[in-house]
Amino acid sequence: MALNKTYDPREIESRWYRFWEESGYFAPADSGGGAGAPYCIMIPPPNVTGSLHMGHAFQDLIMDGLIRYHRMRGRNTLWQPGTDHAGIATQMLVERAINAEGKTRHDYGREKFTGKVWEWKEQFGGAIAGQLRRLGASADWGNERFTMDAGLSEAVKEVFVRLYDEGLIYRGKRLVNWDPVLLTAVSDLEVVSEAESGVMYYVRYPFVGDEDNGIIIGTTRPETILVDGAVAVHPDDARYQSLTGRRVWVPMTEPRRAIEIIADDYVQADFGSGCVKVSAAHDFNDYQVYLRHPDKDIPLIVLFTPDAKMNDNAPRQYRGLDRYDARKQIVRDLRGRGLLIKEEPHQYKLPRGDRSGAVVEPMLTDQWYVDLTRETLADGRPGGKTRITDPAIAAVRDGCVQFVPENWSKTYYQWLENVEDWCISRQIWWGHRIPAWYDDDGNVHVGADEAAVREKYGLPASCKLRQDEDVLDTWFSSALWPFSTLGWPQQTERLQTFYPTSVLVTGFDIIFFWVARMIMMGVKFMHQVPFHQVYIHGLVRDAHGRKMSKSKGNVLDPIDLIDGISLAALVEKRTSGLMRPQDAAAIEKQTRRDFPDGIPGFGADALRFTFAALASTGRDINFDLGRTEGYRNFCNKIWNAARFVLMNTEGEDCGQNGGRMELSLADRWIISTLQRSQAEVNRAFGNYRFDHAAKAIYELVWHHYCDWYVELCKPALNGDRRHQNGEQQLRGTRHTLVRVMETMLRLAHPIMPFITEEIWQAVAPLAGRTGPTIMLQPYPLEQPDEVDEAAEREMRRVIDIVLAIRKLRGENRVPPGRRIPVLIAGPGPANGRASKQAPALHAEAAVYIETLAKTEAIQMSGARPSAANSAMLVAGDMQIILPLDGLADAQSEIKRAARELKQLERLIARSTEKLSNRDFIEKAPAVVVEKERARLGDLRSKKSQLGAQWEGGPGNGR
RNA sequence: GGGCGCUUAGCUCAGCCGGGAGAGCGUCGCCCUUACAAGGCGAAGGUCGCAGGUUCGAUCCCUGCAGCGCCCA
Repeated sequence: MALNKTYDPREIESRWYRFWEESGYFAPADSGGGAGAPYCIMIPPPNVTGSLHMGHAFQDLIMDGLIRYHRMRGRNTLWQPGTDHAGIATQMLVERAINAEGKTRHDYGREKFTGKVWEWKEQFGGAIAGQLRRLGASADWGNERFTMDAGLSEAVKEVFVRLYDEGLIYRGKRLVNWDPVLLTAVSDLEVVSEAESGVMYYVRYPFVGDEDNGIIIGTTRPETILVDGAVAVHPDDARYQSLTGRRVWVPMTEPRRAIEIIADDYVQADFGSGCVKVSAAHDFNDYQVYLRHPDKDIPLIVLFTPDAKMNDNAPRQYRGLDRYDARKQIVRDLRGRGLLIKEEPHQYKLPRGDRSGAVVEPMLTDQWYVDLTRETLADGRPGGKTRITDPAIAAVRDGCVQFVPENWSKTYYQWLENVEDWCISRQIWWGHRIPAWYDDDGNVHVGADEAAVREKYGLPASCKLRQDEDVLDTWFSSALWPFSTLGWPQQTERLQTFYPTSVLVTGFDIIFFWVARMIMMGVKFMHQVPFHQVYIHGLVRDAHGRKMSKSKGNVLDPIDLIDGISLAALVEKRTSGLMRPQDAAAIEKQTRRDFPDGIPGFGADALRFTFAALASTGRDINFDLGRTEGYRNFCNKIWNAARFVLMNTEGEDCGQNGGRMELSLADRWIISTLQRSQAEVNRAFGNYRFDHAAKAIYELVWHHYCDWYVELCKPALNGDRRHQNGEQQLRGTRHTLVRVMETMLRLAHPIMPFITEEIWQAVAPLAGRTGPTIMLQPYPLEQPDEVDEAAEREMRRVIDIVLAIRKLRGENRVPPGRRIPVLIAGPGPANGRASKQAPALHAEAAVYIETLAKTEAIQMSGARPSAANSAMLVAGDMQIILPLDGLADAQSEIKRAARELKQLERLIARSTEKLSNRDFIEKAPAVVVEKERARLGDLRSKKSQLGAQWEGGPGNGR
């Protein structure tokens, strides 16, 4: 089977992926019988609405690399795929489509609307799975799961009911983040605060009984003055100490209300006027003040409707106004009454819903919570802190879960140690409906379904029940993902086999949302952590470190990097559907500058290799397309090396059927080098250092195998007389050539699965390996007995000498094609010092040098010859002398030699100084001192050899 | 305000346990040498952010500062 002349990733990739999937190679051995130890990764389920972005691609390629690696290591491997129903995001998306028809979701009603969402999911929800396949993801597609499917829904209900029955889920009226556009509560984590500029208003509240005087407060939200319950100052603030306990009138209220000036530590004396208003129903800090002063009778008045308009608690003239219109109106009115003392520009953090972008409003509403903060419940049972939070902290503290890199555990602790109760109810339709039913008296009954509830609470059929309208936070079901996907609450074999999973691969941005909650739920319900390690990777940014975003117009689509995209299509993609269409021109200009020819298709393997090479220490990665191009070239290099191997081994005796073999120096060297690389790559996979793995593979293939080994094989393979050492050696070389290639393919397979499979199919039989696919072959491990230090040493000499000769050739402008004579002298006594008698240059080595440095037959000499007009270099214990007669202008050689001499003198001076330092001799480890001495010796002998040459060489007589 | 991280060649980044500064891309020079021009060979290019400290010795450890970034309040 021959390879095409050119490497065409597109054709290869689709062919092999289909073969793998249809052959069932991605599925684990469920029964576990006879298979290796289980290895399992749960995919962080992408939103069902999502399409693949660079972050997914990066994350998924790391997972696929790990999965393929461990599968080849013989583990019983499961990569569990699936998607998340993404409540708010998905509902918004489908709702937008409905809005476009001029309707709202209320026109359909709950049943029909969720039906529409399911339809949408069936039609479009599979997109991301298709894209993952393009990347080569070897997930168990036959068992794909969805957070809303029947099994996972059962798990959700089970968990809810059990937590409720243990008193760890409760319903309560609390201040929550309310999204006035989506009309639902959202959790703290779904709120993002960014600095925006606003105005600080200073308002005078007149004293009761002394209305010409008053206290001045600073506020950024003057509209909430209307529901103020107190004014607060810092207890140590000398300016106000005498005022605490006095009462002031709340401006603009009708009828007038008076409130008390109280003292509370939370007030910052040096901020604003040092005096703040307290509107406890609409500010989280104020609410805490309210809770801290139960004796003060601070009123808790709600001011807004769910869509953030002024309600009936506001004076008549403000009712029905939007909160911002109301603010303008009130500021005008305050100014009119002379109560607005001052306005100044002010930077403050404005909290917005991460989905809607609307400014969220703290609102007092009834919601469901998971208790994470109580030591004990009112009835004496252990509370959520004891049962859920503390065990999750302990799991990491005790090392049952390890973060990689380790310091992310700090982030984890910091959050969990300050965690609030988890608001799990959402006022939307798409999601797991809360399994709670109310009777006509408002009593709540919790159970898996209505029938279960009736039975559990002994409710007769005559008792009417109405299910809670809310659905659960999407992350509630995600938190169960590591065991719900495996069949829990059923005790399935899959669950037994694969829980706890091996490692979680995810971004730092969802440590709180997801990682912590999975650990909580895993420990609570499975009594075991959900995964042993958490590999946290960085964010994928653009080449210059900017976050990729639609509005910046710097987004890259991983599929475009695989397939390529024209400039026109890329511009179209980046400029359509912008939030701010006025950005289009700038984005187009920037795109045309960055990608004047569009993006060529690099193939999935090159993309995968790029991500591996950039995945260093969990820090963010700046995605540079130049790297991908370089790794596409690397694919091409492997491709062509394989073609070379096949040309020289197909139909030949490569020893796969036995027969005596003799290995050349080069053969022994490359085999030994291969062992080093194998050790390095395996170590790197163990440490999650994919960059090290990629680098080791790159260097082995390109710099060791292609640059040196293949070149060294050529003469023998081409029938060069000097290399004709009989059939045994030829067989040995062919065998090594093909065997090392075959091993390199297996070594690289987890990172670049497609090209390695394509080539392996052709190469493996020649290496005596059989099997339907490379992906189920054993992963190469280091064989210590194949390390050959003697061969490594000898080849090191060859390489040093060749490099030295090439350097001389290059600097003296000797044409690459021209064979030149070379003298190699030494080893001889090095200037006054007894030098180790190095073994004479191996005959094989001499031939290698002649081949790779394009020289005539090397003349060896024990003594240093005095060749006039020649260039000389020292490599190890050898002097390389190139007669330059008729080759080049000696002038350049004089300059070069002078430069080198100067450099040597600098190094010698530094080394001498170090060695004459008594402290160094006495305190540094003996090995280091010895090494330094040897180094100085080398430098000195090099210098003396060069110096001698200088006298008798090119400088002589000029 | 609290916490975390980063600063090494023009660009993107490695650098292990403290002991002679590395890679890829880019640049320059020479080559279409029968696997590969998506290639080969060679070269130039760095005060390791700044200032102290520890040490015989610091890119590496410690302290402070500056700049950049992220998370939490």
